[in-house]
Amino acid sequence: MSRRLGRRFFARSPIELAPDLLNKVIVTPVGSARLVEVEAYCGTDDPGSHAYRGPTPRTEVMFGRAGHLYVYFTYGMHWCANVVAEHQGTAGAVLLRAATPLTGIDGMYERRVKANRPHDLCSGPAKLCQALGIDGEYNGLDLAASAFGVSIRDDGTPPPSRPAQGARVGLSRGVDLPWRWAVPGVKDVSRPRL
DNA sequence: ACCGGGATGTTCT
DNA sequence: GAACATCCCGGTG
Repeated sequence: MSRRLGRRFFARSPIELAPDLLNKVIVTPVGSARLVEVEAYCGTDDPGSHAYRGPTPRTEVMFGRAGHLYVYFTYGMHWCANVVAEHQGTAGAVLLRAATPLTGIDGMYERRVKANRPHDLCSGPAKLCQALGIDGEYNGLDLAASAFGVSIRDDGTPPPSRPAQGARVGLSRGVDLPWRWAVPGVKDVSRPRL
């Protein structure tokens, strides 16, 4: 029993949205996983954001409607997925960094050939995408609509009342901003541990 | 455990 | 031509 998150849930500041996404469930046609680590990216105000220098063909969806997926390709081999926040015209997004696998786990091991343990399946933004079969085809997809079997859902598990919080990972600008959140004590988070 | 380097190609300067 | 919201492997301690 779970309910799909709607537009209103996503249409606010990434800093408010990000911690509220903890313990929500992401569902794709090949499986599902509980989100345990996220990062906020605050558009044109945030030197660490892809949208900092204004819209480009790549970042167009970050400026669009809340609840769409922003999926980008990086380091020549990896996909990473964000949920778009804010209202149309204002860029903002939450990077999905790590999750605990729930269903479709056999398939996750097949796609994540190097993984030997459950907490190696979704413990990083690119691992999560590979495990759940998310790639560039998912860019711009609307999570708040029917969306080809893709959604983020509330199954009744609340976000942690005291999430772990710290600096974001892998940036050269905006490194100081504490806009990374995680569920404390879970094994499926990315490195470095909060 | 922690650290350093290589892979690999798109995006933007 | 440089940078890149990463991952994996092999070194060392």
